[in-house]
Amino acid sequence: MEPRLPMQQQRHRRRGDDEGYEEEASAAAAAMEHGSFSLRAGAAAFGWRQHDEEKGGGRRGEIKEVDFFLASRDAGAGRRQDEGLCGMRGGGREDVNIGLDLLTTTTGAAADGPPAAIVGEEETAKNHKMEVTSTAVEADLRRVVEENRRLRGMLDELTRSYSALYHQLLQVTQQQQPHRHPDHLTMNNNRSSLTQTLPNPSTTTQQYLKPRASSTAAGEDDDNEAGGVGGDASPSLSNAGGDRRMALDETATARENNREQAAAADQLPCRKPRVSVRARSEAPMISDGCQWRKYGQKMAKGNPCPRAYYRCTMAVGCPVRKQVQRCAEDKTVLITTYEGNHNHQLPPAATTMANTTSAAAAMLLSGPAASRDGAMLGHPAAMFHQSFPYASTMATLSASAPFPTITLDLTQTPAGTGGGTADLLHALHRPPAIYPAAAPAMPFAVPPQLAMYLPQRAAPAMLPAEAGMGARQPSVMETVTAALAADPNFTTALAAAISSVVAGGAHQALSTTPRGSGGGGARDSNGNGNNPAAASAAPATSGSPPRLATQSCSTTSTT
DNA sequence: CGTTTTTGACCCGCGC
DNA sequence: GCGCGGGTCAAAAACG
Repeated sequence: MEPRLPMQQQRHRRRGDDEGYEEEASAAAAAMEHGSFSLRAGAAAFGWRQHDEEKGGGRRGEIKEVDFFLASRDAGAGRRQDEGLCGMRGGGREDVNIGLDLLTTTTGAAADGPPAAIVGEEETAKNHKMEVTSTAVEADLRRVVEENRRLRGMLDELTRSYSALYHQLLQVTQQQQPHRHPDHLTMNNNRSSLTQTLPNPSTTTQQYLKPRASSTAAGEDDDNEAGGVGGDASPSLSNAGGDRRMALDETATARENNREQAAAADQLPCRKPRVSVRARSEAPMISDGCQWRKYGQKMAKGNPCPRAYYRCTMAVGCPVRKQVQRCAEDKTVLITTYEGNHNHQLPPAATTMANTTSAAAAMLLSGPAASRDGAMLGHPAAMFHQSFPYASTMATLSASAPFPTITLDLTQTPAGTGGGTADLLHALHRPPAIYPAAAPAMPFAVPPQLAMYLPQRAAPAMLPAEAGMGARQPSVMETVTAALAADPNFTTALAAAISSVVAGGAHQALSTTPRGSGGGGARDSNGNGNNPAAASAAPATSGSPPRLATQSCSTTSTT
C-alpha cells in the first residue's frame, strides 16, 4: 500500500487544465475588483461548462449574475457613490450615472434650448451658472468618492488585521485549552503538531495512528501522515511550509512535554471534524479534483447500501479520507463525508471552491449571533451571511456526534422565501454580462473582501449553527441543485473546500508546497487518475475515472 | 507487471 | 466480559 506511493509520486502530474482554471480565477478576481461579482466567474473550477449553461437556458439561466454587495451597498451610501465613479469612467450601470446625469441635464438643457423668444444673455448666464454648479457638484462627488475609497481601504486593512488577530487568538486559546475546543479547527499547517503527537504512541490517538504506524513502522513520510490525522485538532502555531527538519526539532521539544500533550491528544481522536455533503447524484462517486483510493467497504447498520472508504492519494501521506454512501431513504442522494485536511496543494477546482465555501463554513461555525452582530462586521461569517442568508437552510453543524460534523444538505430546496428582501432578490437576479471577462458560471461567489479572509479561515468558537436566517433564495438553491445534477464534481469540490476549511486545508493548500513536486498527482496507471483539472474539465466523464466509477458502482450495488 | 479494488479479518471503542 | 458496529488492514483478485 503505502510503499507504492513514492513510486506513484514520480509520475507526471497533469497540469494543463489547471492553468486554465487559474486564468479563470484571475478573471474572476479582476471582476471582483469592482465590488460586483459575476456568478459565472470561476465556475469552470467546478466543472461547469459554459455551453452547458447556454444550452440549459431555463433554470440555470435564471441567475446569471449576482451583486453580492448590493445589500451592503444599500445600507451604505458611500458604496453607491463609489460605483458612481465607475460609471463616470464609462460603466453602464444604472446606479452609477449620477454624475453623468448632472452633466446631461445641464448640457441637455443647453442643447434643447429655451424658447427662442427669451433667448438672451440672461439665459446664457443662467446656463453657465448651472454648468458651474454641476461642475462643482461633480468635483464634490469625486472628492467624496475618493474619500470613500480611502475609507474602504482602511476598512479592508482593519478587517484584515482583525482576522489575523482573531486567528492568533484562536490559536492561543486552543493551545491553552486544547482539550476544550480541540475540534475547533486549527488553521494552519499541522505538520508540527503532527510530529508532536507521534512520539507519544501511548496516547489514544492510536485510534487513528496505530494501524498506520504499525504498518509503516519504517517512518518515512508516514509520520506526517499519522500526524496529519492527529494534527487536525492539535493546536499549532507553526507557520505554513515548515520543513521536515523543523518538524523534527519540534518533535524533540514535544517530547519534553510528552505527558501534557498526551493528555491533550487524548481528546483528539473523537474530535476530528468532518464535513458531510448530501447531494443528489446519479454518479457513483463525485470527483473533487483529488485522487482517492478505496481501502475498504463495509455495510453500515441501517443502510442497505455499503459504505466505501477512500483515502486521498494526491500526496504521500495525505491524511484526508472520505466515506461515500448512498442515503438509505433516498438512494439518489449521495452522502460524502470528508475527514482530515490535505497536506498538499489543492487542485484549482477545490481551491477556488474553497475560497467560496470556506465562507459558508465560517458562517456556520460562527453561529447566527455572530453573523448578525455588528461587532462581527468584516468577519467572513457575517459577510457571507449578508451574501447568502439562505445558506443556513442547507447546512447544519452537529457537535453531538463523536465527530463534529458540518452537514451540507444540497438535496433540498428551501421552503418559502421567508424574509427575502427585494434587494437580495434583485441582487440574485441581476442582468448578466456586466463583466463578460468573468466568463463561466459559478453557483457561489465570494466577495473580494471576503476572499481575502478565506485562506486564513476565521472560525470562531463552536456554536450550534441552527441559524434560522430569514431570507431564502430558492432560485439559488435551484441553481445549486442544477449544478449538482449537471456536474457531480461540484458537490465534492464543495465538500472538499469546506473540509479544507474545517480542517485547515484551505490555508494549507495555499501556503504549503506540494510534496513531491514532480508528481504527487496522477498516479493512476490509467493516466486520468482523477486528476483535478481533468476531473473538472473533462466534459464527458464527470471527473470520475472509469475505475472509480466501476468501484463506486459496486459500492452501491454489491452485497 | 504495476496498480487498484475487493473483501474477509482484525482492531478498537462503546454500551449493556 | 461480551457483543455490536465502525474503521482499517492486507492478501488476493481484477484491471489496463
